[in-house]
Amino acid sequence: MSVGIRHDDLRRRNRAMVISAVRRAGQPSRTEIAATTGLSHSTISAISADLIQEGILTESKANEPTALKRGRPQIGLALNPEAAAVLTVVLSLNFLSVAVIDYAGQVIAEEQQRLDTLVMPRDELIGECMAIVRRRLQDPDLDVGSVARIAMGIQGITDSQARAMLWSPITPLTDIPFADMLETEFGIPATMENDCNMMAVALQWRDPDRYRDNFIAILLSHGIGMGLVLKGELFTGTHSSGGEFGHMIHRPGGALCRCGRRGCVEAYAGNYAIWRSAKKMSEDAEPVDVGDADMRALAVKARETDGPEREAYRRAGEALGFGLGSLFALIDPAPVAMVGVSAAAFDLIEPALREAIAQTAGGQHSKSISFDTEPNELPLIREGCAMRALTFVDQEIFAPGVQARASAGKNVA
Amino acid sequence: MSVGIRHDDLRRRNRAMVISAVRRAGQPSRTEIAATTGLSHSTISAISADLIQEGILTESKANEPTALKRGRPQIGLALNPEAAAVLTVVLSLNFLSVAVIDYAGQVIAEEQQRLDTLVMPRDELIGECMAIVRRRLQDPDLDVGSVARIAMGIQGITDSQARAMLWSPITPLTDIPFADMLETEFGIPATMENDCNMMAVALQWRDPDRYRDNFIAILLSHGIGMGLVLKGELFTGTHSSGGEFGHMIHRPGGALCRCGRRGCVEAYAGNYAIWRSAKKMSEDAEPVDVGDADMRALAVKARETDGPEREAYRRAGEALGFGLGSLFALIDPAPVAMVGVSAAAFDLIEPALREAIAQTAGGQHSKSISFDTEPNELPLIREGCAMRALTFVDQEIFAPGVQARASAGKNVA
DNA sequence: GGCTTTTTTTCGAGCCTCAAAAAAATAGTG
DNA sequence: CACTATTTTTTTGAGGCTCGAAAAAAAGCC
Repeated sequence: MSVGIRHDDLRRRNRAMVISAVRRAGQPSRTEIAATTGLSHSTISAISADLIQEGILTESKANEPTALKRGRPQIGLALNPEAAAVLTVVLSLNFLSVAVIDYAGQVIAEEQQRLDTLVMPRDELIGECMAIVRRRLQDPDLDVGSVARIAMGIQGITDSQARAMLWSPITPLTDIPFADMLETEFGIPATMENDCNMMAVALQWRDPDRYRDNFIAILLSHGIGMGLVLKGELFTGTHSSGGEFGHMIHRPGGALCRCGRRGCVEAYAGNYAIWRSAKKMSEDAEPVDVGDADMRALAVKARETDGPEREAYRRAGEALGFGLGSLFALIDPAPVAMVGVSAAAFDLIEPALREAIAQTAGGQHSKSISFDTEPNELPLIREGCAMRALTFVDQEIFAPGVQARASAGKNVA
Repeated sequence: MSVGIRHDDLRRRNRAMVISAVRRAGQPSRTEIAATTGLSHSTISAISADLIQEGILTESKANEPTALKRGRPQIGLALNPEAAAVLTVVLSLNFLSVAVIDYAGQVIAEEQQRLDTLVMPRDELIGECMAIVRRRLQDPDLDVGSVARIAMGIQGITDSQARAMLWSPITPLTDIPFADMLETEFGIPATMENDCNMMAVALQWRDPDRYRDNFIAILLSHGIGMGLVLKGELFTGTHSSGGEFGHMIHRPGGALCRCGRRGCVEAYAGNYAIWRSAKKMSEDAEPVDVGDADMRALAVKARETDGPEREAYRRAGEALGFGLGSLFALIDPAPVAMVGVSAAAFDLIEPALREAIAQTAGGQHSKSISFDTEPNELPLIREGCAMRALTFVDQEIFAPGVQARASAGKNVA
């Protein structure tokens, strides 16, 4: 079962601890690191000396004259941006974007591209993805050797090993092992991540106080997705990437869902469902893509007049509230972040949503549940991919992977 | 956030590892322990020498002539039964039971008692619990000082700190801080555990291969409860003990539930709900207690004729399947153990249950979901409490708690 | 310039784990 | 019964890691 702690693991773990402390805190001094990690000053001193010597950390000379205090001034430690780089690929509906990020987390290059994901044949879709990555990697300003990891994010279901896209709403294609493809093509370790999970990862980094142990990120867009963090860790199932929140059954035999079943939450709360309902179309009407601009216009109209548009949002709220209620019945209430176009219309959704939650077992706490909204999911997804890739690198640089440590130490004389 | 590993933690953790390996394996040799923990033989040798010297482990002289092999025969290591003892208290409907268990996990004394939990006033209920514990602790055969922990299990909701019973179906009383009461009364560390969680813990010990990382224990009794294990650890929420599976809303505005709301899963699948439905009573009828014998008779009748009894079980299956489907939509399918009287009637429940699951998002895998049944919940709950208490002791004996180590070492000359 | 304060580094001690060798305990073999 | 082969357990020495205390470094203060 769980394995004992070997003696050499100790240093490895404490190195990880120091790197992670620096990544979180920005420019902590050695003393601060000692305080947060609970390790002694001498240990921190020794480890950080190693890390600096290996080119992973740098002493930030930017000795900004902080509150002039007595005593020897603290020397901030920072991640060396040149220690490594990671590449993120985000594939979403009709849109492909790539970014190169340095070890300190700064975007150093990016490229975006429109493409018709819904109709592209398999080879072409894969080809475009590979091509855009290749262009970024061939950038003369970039030291290709420093790119240590690729994280690709996609809307849809990925396998639990983070290797392949199993199914996605943005394409009829299924089972594309993007991670393996990227690895064989570029020789760089890669993973295939679910978009909602990456949103959750990004939230954890953006606001660690609020999003710490248990929280939920819900994507309100064309489809409804969820990223679930339990006990501070992303919860991914044993089979696939994560919770099919959008496909919980709200009304058995109800409205037609994009997935082919009936009555799913998404069939009431997805963009197409709200649109369908607002336009008084049949619940059996085939789901269609609705642009973000159209959705925003719909929300405006719903706020203006109490017509079918407002009713559509109300029903969406009801469905979402139902799903959240079930979730809270199983797992305790936790902060919820609503992300995506419809999050901008959360004012229209919230009343019915809270009402629905209040009727469920978790409902006792329904008043105390707090919602954040973030209308733009793409930056979050990219941020999550970047952080995921960077933390992987953090763990490879100090890990037994000798080659990783060697390449990181390239700055050493 | 997470704290660094101090140097002395290493030994502590590896000691824990060894103790846990022995508890799991029964009578492993040092070589086996080395293999399962991944630590070197010398380390295991050193640690086990310590543990033996402190009276925590013993070399089992019962050198049962295993497969006669060449070479120096292995010496089995076992937990020293006298190293400590724990006490379990299980309070269920009209029934109170206490057991004293030695460090090796054997029951060395027990006592059971009927009492009218539903009508007892607060003082009396608490008094009876304290009295039965006191009687056991005053047993002249027992070295009171060796009792290192009390674990109390109860049907109902406990707080997430495992200190108090917040609400229980077995009594109208609420908010009884049993753990604190036991601690102040007897000076022994105590916890207040939820019955379904303890069932899950027990299953994990009974069949670790089957119930390892993710699984679900569902109590089908008067009420419906759930114990959820995720990533090998009991999942307990931030507020209360765990999932209110039984109170997920199956049919909004539907049958009257014991909790006062309508349409809960329990209002279709609890004993009283099945009874109500089988007897063609109104769905608004006040929930009543149904004895186990009556429930068994009901199941017999349902098997004999296709009447309202069979339909009642079918509807119970539907409600349970609905709840499980939602659960599987959020969290991947996992083995399910059905525990309690109605688990003995699972043959009547299963078809409708599977059908309901198949209609949900997690339903793809519905065929592969496996169910175990265990009609008797009490032994499981007691076993879970015992294991929980014992693992606490495991962690206190080696932990910095110097006094714990000292008292465990009482056998030393 | 000397003193105080705070941070960082250095150094020796104490543990812990590991690998290798030694010791122990038994089965097979003639 | 003596001897060898085999396997488990213990011992031993080496190497590393962390810690606490002391020293060194780097500022502000007077």
